[in-house]
Amino acid sequence: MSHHHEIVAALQQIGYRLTPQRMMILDAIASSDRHISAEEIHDTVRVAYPYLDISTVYRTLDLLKGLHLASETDLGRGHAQYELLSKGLHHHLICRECGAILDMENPFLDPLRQAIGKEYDFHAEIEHLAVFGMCSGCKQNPGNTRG
Amino acid sequence: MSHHHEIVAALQQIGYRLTPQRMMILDAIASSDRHISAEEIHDTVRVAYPYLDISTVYRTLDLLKGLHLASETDLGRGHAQYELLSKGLHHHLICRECGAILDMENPFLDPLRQAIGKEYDFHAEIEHLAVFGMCSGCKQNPGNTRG
DNA sequence: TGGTTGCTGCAACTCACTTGCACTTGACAC
DNA sequence: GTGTCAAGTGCAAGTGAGTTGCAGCAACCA
Repeated sequence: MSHHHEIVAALQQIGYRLTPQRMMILDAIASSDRHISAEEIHDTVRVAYPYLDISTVYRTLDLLKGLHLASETDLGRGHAQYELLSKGLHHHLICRECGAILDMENPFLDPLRQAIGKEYDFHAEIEHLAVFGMCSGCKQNPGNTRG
Repeated sequence: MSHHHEIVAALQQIGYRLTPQRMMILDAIASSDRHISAEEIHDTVRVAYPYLDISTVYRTLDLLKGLHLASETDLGRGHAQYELLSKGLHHHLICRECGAILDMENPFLDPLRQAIGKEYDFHAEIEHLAVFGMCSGCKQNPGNTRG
């Protein structure tokens, strides 16, 4: 909680305005323990403030992305998911079978980054990787599909 | 060339029909030396056969995906790109600066696959990975943006 | 307290992709 | 060859995430 007040301060310092809408959107992202979609942010905030437009959500998300304060990932559900980067850079292992999402720590990808740099002379910016596959539970007893 | 006639034969064996549309779509994908979008396939085939509908393209692509004969990747251009898997499994390094796309060989990811298996007990199915970043040329003289 | 400019809500739009439906046609039987 | 019929196609309308033009509003500064 209140992790995002630093973000709010940061925003203000760079000359962006601090509107109630933006604070509510930040609250919504911060309070979701994992990823959250634009639509979910919209729904969440509208409980308290029904006038919030979805376009404001997208515009705020663009702003946060541009400032590298939030990340956008396609977790294969037809829409992007967002989360605050203050939670620490990490990546995801997504089970195709049961939909479970495991966190993969960022340094875990360092060997790959280095190898790509060495072999292809390419600076890999892997900010938010989603790797699909099968989790340990589903490897043992497949078939408990969820969606 | 005519790599894809095997695919055509395979399709037929599993009981799918061999329509001119499907052959033209396969030709279009096969003749593109790299990735191709649904819209590009549509345009290409329509030169010879103007009645082809975009929905037929998508339906054929779904079929090929389902049979693991073609792969779909989001290369960050707002639409999916396709290619035949007969060309050999590989991955992509995409330069954010100039848009260049480098191929990364599949075995290159084996250490990561193994590490994920060991650390997270997760079977990673990395079929077609797109890694964004900056190529060697743009690292040296940035600014030659393309789109 | 007033000005200006960034931000918002609204509504209409875009664009990739999907779907319902009637018509067509490839594949197979005879 | 001819008939049969489900798979496949074209068309047109729809879906849904995300975008945009614009008029009015309000956060911040002086």
